This record gives sequence, C-alpha cells and structure tokens, in this order.
Amino acid sequence: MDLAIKRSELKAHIAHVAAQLFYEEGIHAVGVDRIADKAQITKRTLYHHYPSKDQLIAAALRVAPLVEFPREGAPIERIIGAFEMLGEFLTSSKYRGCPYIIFTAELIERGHPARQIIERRIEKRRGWFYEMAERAGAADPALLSEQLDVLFDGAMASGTKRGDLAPAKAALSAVKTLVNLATSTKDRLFPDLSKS
Amino acid sequence: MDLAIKRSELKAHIAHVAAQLFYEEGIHAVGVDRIADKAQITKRTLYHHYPSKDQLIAAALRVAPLVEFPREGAPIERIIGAFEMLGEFLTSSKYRGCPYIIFTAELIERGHPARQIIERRIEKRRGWFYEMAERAGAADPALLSEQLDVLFDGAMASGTKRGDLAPAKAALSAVKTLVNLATSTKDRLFPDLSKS
DNA sequence: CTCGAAGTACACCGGCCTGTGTACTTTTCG
DNA sequence: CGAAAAGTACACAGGCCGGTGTACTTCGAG
Repeated sequence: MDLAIKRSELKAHIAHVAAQLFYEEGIHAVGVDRIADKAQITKRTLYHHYPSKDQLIAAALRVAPLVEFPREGAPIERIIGAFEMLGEFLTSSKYRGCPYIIFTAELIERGHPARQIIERRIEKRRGWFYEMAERAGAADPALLSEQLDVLFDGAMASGTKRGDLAPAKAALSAVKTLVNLATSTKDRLFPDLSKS
Repeated sequence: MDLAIKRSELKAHIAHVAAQLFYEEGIHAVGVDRIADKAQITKRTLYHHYPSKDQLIAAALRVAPLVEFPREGAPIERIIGAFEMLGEFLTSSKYRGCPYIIFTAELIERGHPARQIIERRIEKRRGWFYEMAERAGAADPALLSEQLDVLFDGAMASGTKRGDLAPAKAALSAVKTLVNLATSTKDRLFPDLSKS
C-alpha cells in the first residue's frame, strides 16, 4: 500500500492511522501497539511524536474526516447540497456513526484535550448553517439553522443504528420543506405553526 | 439512602445501579468493583446474578430510562407530546446523551448481547411514530415517521453536545410544521415541496 | 426448625494496556 | 563529512480490570 512514508510526513501519518483505528474500533479498544503496528513504526517512535495517548487522540480528532460542505452556489442550494453530501458520507464504506458523537461518548472523564476540538468544529458548522439561513432570506434564521443542525445530527445518529440511507433521505426532504417554508413569503398563511 | 434492599429485588437493584454508572461514566470506565460497591454488595454476589460483565451490560440496558410517550389523546397531540417529553428528558439533571447512541458507541466489537435490545427498542419507537403518523392521516406516513425519527435522534444528539434545550425546541417547531403540512389538505398547494 | 440457597470477606490470577529504559542503527542537514 | 536528531528492537514495569477460589455466615421458604 503506502510503502515508504517520508519522515517529514510521519507525524501526520500516525495521526491518520490512529484516527481510522479509533473511529472503526473505538478509542478504548485500540491500543498504542496496534496503532504503531499499522503505521509501520515502533511504539517508541510513536511516543516520540505524541508523548501520551491523549495527545494522540486529540491529533486524530483533528484529522478526522468530515462531511464536505458546498463552497459556492445559492444559499438554498448549498444547504441542500450539504445534506446530499451527508447522504454520501453515511453510505461510505465504513460509516459507524458521527465521529463527534462516538468520540464524545468515550471521553467523559477526560477534561479537555480533545473535547475542545469537537466543540469548535460543531460551532463552526452551526455558524455555517446560520449564515446560509440568513443569506437565503429566512424569516427566522436562528430557528431555521437550529432545525437544520438537529436534522443533520439526527441523520447521522439514525444512520449509525441502521445501515441504510433512509434517514438521510428523510432529513433531506424535511430540509427542503422547512427551507422552502421559511424563505417563502407564503409562510404568512400559517402564522400559527411555529408558536404554541 | 436506600438502606436495606430486599433479597428478592437485589438482582434488579444491581442492574439499576449498573445502568446509572454505565450511563454517567461510560461502560469501559466503570469496573465491576465500582458497581458492587455502590450497590452495597460483594463482587462475588454480583457475579452470582450476572456471570459476566456483558450480561450485566445487557441487563442494565434493559432498565435504562426512556422518554415517556403519551399513551392517549389525538395522534397529533401525542406526537407533539412525545417531543415535549423529550425536552424534559434532555434537561433532566444528568443528561449525557442518548443512551442508545452512547452504549452503541462503546460496544462495537461485541457481537450481540446488548445490541439486540437497543435495536428492538429503536424499532419499537419507529413503529410508534409510524402508527401515529398513519392515524393522524398523513399523506405519506412512512416519510413523516422517518422524519420524526430523525428529528428525535437529532434533538438527543445535539442535546448531548450542548447543555441547553434549544435543540429540543427546534425539533419541536419542525415537528409541528411537518405534521401540520403532512396532515393538512392544503399540502396540495405545495406539490413540489417534497420532491426535488 | 432446618437445610439449601444466597451473601460475605478477602486473597489471588492472568491479561491487557500505557508508558519507560537502553543500546543500537539510520537519516537528515549544516 | 560528521554530529545531532530520529527511528529501531525488545524487554520490562506497574496498574487496572474481569473473573475465580475458599471458607464462612445469614436468610428464608417448606
């Protein structure tokens, strides 16, 4: 496969191997020896780059794969595109659940090293949704972006439990409905929907 | 607190203690000794009732707290009621995330003992949503119930990461919108919303 | 009452996992 | 080229955890 890894890229390489293993088999279930083996290095070398497993976890989290969000186009199309990408992500070969959720579930006691990374990324995604909602001319961008966020997480979580992409489809249809409603002027026809 | 636990209730008591500890601190992080201590019994006694930790995990999962679903009322009100109960669940003292998701995240390798319980419960919830959607006269009960499912999971997952109940509120508003649309005859006004 | 089941107290094993010590070879770069 | 930095190979410590053995006491149902 990847014979001959340049020394200068070794550190990053280790992080990627760790990320994959942690994600696929769980943080607690994977020992440093396993990671060193798969990365084709010595445990000693691993500890040279990452003095503790916790720091390795943090590094792995930083390079964890994400759902790609569309970088251009009309706001509404970008939002919908994000959920379409999500569908692809969910059906990718080894999907096992939202990395954030999975890692968070295994990192309760630990104070901080990795948590902050997760929280920062989540905040970034929320910001993106809010910006899109605003640019799309939503009546209540805060509400819409919050709804999108929930749907996104929901599709990921539901996709964890069941292999298929039905959750992603359902989320996508819900997104289309909610976005259309929130950005259309006709929403005045249903003034009572969002309250009570 | 709970001095004097009846012998006949001991087994159930152990499962409850385990469920709480597993949920709050993680399955891997909690050892049998901890559980035995908190249950005020000997490790030996624990192993008398549950011959392995895996079986204890399964038992704990069976008694894990759930969101209560309304048992009576009009279908639409019951659906909405379910999401209101969810909001309460999320803001309950020690909420740390959807028990199913958390436990699943820590139980990859293990083949079966606990997984089946989780899957059965999820299927039950899905069935409940479908029945409600059908009774409410939804145009496409399969789609609506799938959407509700995704929103439910999403609220739980989002609620994990951030302490507040904003996700639950957002999910609730989305539910109201989607249910109203799906069950109203006026949805003919928006024939294009759910496709493409 | 009585006898077996249930519970106790405590020591102990074996495996796994994080992390280190050491003596050696290889690469990199000024 | 030559020295410092990086990597190797391997053994080993120390801790935690799941699970067992044993000899004893207590409970509770018939």
